[in-house]
Amino acid sequence: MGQTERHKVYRGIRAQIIGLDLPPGGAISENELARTLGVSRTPIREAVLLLTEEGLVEVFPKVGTFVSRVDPSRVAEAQFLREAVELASLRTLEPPYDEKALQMLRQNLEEQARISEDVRAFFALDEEFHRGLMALAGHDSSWSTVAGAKGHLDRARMLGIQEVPRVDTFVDDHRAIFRAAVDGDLAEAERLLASHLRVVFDDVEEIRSRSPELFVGDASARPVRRPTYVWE
Amino acid sequence: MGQTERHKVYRGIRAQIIGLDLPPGGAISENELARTLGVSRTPIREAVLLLTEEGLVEVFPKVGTFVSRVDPSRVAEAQFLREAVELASLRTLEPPYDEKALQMLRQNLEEQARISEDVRAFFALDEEFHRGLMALAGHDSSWSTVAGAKGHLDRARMLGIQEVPRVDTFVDDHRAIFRAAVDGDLAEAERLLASHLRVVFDDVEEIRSRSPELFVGDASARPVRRPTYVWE
DNA sequence: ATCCAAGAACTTGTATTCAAGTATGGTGTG
DNA sequence: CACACCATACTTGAATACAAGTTCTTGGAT
Repeated sequence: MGQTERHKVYRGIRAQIIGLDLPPGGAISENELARTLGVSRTPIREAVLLLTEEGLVEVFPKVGTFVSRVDPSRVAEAQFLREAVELASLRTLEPPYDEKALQMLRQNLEEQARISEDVRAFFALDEEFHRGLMALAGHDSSWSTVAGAKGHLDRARMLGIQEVPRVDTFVDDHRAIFRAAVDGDLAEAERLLASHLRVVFDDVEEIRSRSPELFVGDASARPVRRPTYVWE
Repeated sequence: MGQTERHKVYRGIRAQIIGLDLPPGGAISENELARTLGVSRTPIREAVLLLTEEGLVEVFPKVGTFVSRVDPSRVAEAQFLREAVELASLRTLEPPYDEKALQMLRQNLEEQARISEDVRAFFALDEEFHRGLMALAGHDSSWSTVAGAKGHLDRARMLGIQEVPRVDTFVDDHRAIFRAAVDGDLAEAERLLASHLRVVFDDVEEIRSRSPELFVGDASARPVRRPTYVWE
């Protein structure tokens, strides 16, 4: 498709940051990225600008650009935000539901069960499930806004799920939420979704104690200027 | 302060779009902006990129950049979003409140009453009031996210408030909400805030019927390539 | 007068160059 | 050996140059 260079670069870098391939605190060189990707600095800079706006990178003029460390307060805010929006969306649900959206959710749930051992793939499905749930209420554009604001939360989740694989629990949660929603029991669905969303958040502090160098407020100074990171 | 050119340009253009000085549907020329502002295209482009992400401008490669028309569905989504987040924030309120935040809100309310005839100034105060309310609950970073997603809603409000000056009503609403919150009657505060937020939204359809050319879905084609717009 | 065609004048996307400041590494000196 | 200092290689921000495509305009023919 006729994607612009900027967009491709943006998607690529963002995926690497969320997926922790680019470690929090690590340096990013616009020049090196440009060389590696075979494009000029212009689209790189524009992509970095967007990531800055999302809070995923920090730019220090004349010094360097760094992947932002995971900020617990940002994680908490993203948690508050997604909870507020997803629960509010759930409350606006009313049948009849769009059949295409339902079908998408059913298929998503099946795939979740099937590939529950591949954490990375599960994450993508999880993301799509929650988007689908909001789409069911016609609010998937609000999901986009939330999704763009929860990068720090996503990284915390990625850390958590790698250490304590709760994938099976998540799949069960998703199934229960979906069932309650289609059954029209919105109060139950809301209760289930709320507790589901809290599980991740409760793990963050524990993770932080295990890997303090990935979080802000750590005592160690700025990291190596040019960390080894792999493209593609 | 050592603001970057990009940031100044961004603020300037955004204010003009929200304030309707740059009319919805109107064209923007990067080159002309660069000439007018005395900077190169680079910071202009970066500012435009951010505005694109907010949905306030649309870029058609090799054709032109246009201020996006007001999109009723975006207005509705922003309404849903702000309502979900602001009400959820209100529910998390619990004393004791931060004295500085309280002081800010009190002073803001005084100023609102004082300059209620200047619509533009009132808008800024209104914005700060809602931010302050969320700051009272420690959620003002979530407000930033919402604020960045509600440009279309803001323009609709700007249209509405110009035609039907409800400023006095708004000031009364704000005062009542604040009082209920500090009195600890959160249920009442939530009820008041919910109905307050709905007032604007209910006006949108009426405004649309009066000025269809400012909204998407209007029959008229693309507007003049170079509309007269004033900078500063 | 009307219509068509060709070129001029725009548009944005990307690449390149210039500017200004910071961190580093090596060297000389005490 | 320790420390100060300077050249150098990097960093991002902004300006400029080039590429490719669209739209408007103008001149000419019918």
